[in-house]
Amino acid sequence: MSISSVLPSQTSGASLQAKSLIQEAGERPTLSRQVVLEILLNTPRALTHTEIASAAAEAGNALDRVTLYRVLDWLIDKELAHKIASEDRVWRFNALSRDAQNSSSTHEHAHFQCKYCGQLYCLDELRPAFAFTLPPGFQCEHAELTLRGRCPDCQD
Amino acid sequence: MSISSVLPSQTSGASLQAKSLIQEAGERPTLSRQVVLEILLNTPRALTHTEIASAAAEAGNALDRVTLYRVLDWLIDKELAHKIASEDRVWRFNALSRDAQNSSSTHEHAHFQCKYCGQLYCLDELRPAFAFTLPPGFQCEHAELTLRGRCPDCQD
DNA sequence: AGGTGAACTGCTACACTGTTGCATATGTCT
DNA sequence: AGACATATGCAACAGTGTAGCAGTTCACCT
Repeated sequence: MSISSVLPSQTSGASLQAKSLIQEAGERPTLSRQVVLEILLNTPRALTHTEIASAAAEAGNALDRVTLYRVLDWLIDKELAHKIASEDRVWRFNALSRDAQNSSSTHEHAHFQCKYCGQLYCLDELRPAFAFTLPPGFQCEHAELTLRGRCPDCQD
Repeated sequence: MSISSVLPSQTSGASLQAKSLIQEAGERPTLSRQVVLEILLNTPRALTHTEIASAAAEAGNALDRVTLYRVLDWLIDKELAHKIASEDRVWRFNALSRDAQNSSSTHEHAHFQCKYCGQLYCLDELRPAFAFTLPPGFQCEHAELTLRGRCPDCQD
């Protein structure tokens, strides 16, 4: 999947969606925030900081590197997005669906990362459920499940 | 847990264990390799590169940063150790037990990371087991389960 | 409208983790 | 001991993310 395929168009409904999501949260819908959220809403997979910066630049709304970091942190703080760590030491960001926002288990979903292209997908339908016993003294508050393998784009 | 508490002593049995493990693998038991493997064998949790470097320096065997990276990669290649990614973008390293080395599922164990001190533990006894269905086109080759919460050292 | 204050943005500089290239040192084998 | 492969150390670099600060923009309130 190329970067341009996830580009938002300034006249699309997604732009309005991004703006209204921010306004509904009672926050300032600045251009930077709209652009970034729009990009995240328009792609099914999680994007790296670099990918988001490229997409914004190609859309004619180049953002400063630092500003993008701050916008992303802000989106996470407002629970409009979340970030996922992976083995390549790069954060990937994805918009949170409205459903997920209303759910009490907002961040409780599994992830899939392709071993071959590195793309990372949220598996919203897949809620980890398992039984285990921890060694004494350990208290579990949260479980993260990441599946690794081959994504649809990397079939032989 | 302080760094010094995981320091190996040059006269301990662990040093001999590290050396013999390397020799059994048919490889050169250089001082750097012995020191690093010894440190990993002597601690129950996974250590960062920085922690290992400090431990080696305190033991009187200061290593070059790059050499340490290469020794760690070498240990992983020889399946004497493994590394684990975590949200702080830092690799943590742990020795693989002899049992694990003989097992076909060497790396198939869960991890626990403390939200409060960042320490990371391997849960060798805890093998992830769950049933799930992936979206079409996704092929799972490997699953990683990381539990997050409070470790024994961080109780109120 | 215009003023005010909070916030957002962009620039520069920096810290940290990890890698590459190359010269030197070390270990192993004969 | 000598030769050769390999391991080590140094320097320089790349990528990701953060901190400080000045300048700009925005929302709100007369």
